[in-house]
Amino acid sequence: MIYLLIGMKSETAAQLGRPRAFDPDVALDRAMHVFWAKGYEGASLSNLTRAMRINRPSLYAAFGNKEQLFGKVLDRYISGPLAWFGKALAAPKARNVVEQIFLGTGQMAEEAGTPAGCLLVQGALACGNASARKEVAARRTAAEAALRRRLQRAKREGDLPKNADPAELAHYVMTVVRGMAVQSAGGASRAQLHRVAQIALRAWPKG
Amino acid sequence: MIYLLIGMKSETAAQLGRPRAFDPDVALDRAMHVFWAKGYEGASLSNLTRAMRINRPSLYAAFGNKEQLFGKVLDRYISGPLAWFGKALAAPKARNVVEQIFLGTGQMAEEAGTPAGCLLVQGALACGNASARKEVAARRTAAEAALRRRLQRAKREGDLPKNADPAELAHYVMTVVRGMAVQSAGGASRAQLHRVAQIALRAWPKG
DNA sequence: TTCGTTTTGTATCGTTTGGTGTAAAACGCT
DNA sequence: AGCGTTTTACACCAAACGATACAAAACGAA
Repeated sequence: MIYLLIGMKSETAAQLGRPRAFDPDVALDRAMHVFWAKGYEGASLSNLTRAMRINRPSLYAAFGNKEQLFGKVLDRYISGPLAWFGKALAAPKARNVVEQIFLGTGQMAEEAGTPAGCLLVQGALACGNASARKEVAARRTAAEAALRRRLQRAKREGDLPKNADPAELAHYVMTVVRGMAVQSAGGASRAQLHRVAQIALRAWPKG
Repeated sequence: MIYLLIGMKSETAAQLGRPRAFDPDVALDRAMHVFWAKGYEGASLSNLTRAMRINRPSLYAAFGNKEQLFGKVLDRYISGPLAWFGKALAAPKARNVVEQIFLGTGQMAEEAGTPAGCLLVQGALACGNASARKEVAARRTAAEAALRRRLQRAKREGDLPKNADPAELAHYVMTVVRGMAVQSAGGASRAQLHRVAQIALRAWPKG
């Protein structure tokens, strides 16, 4: 019961006790940058609290522990810096969907003030903490599943050739996207990623 | 002077003092698996020494420290599990080179007894230790440069269309390869990766 | 056997890790 | 003002981290 209330940003609920001196969403954004740049294990609690500008007990009271904080960060990452992905899925034609996904991936590389690469790739690809590893893997899987469903719909609508396999194409697109994330983390420029995307599109079935 | 002698497996050198009870190469292979599966920070010294079956002081005497051990592991990884890459570069035609690179990447996914994915991607993509991060990035860059040089040669030999850009193609191929490594770490099967490789090859310039 | 040298095993170093106990501070309510 | 409640700041915890000191053990040479 109490747990269900946590996180409800109810405007009407009367405030009880000393009010928070920080905005949880702002703190989450700051934590996101640390996890993004350093990975789950590379981000220490000292790193996190310093960046979030809160004390340890405040972090634990507001977000549970490091694992749970990471989970909330992943959610915020998907609904924030990765929100363009959902919009890309809404493009009219399958080819446009893929183009916008490649485009969005490339644009993330030039986003000022954010670490290069993708949190879902760098966060905990290889990690001693199995829970964190599974969390990012699950989110990567979910993204691919969403694209697959979109391409399956496209095929039903005659937007893809009959011999095209939506699942394989989705797997291919997400493979390129994740490769781009690795390249970006390694210092690849937006222009380089853009050229990669153009070449990758040549593999798209004609029709 | 003394430093130059370290690592020389001289058969003639007279042995001085108590002989090693372990094979450094075998120990490196065991350390490789730990770094490969858990990443640089996820691999603790206790994990490493347990897997290598040596004590801490033996590790430090033979390999310096954790960072230097990681560097030696990367070298051994490239000359071992990644040796197929160099052979692929020796294929007669540019298209064969790329085919073999994709094939090799896919085969690594089904290699029994080795972690899924690529050490150069999982080792320290995002990592609090900047040195480790740079080490893997440098090796990734070197691999891409080798492929680029091979494709440049191919173009000089008329093995690639005049409008093809070897650097862009190399960047594309390595992007797909690294994406495949991420997918593999996430549980993708050899068959799935093979289909991705087939689609990726459709982007290859005809000629 | 004794000496010089190197490795081995144990025990430990100081630091950092993720995580809390506690009391003062800051609010709404009466 | 005083009470109940929640957050804050400071201190601290046990455990794990990377890295060593030290003495016994195991060799070749003398």
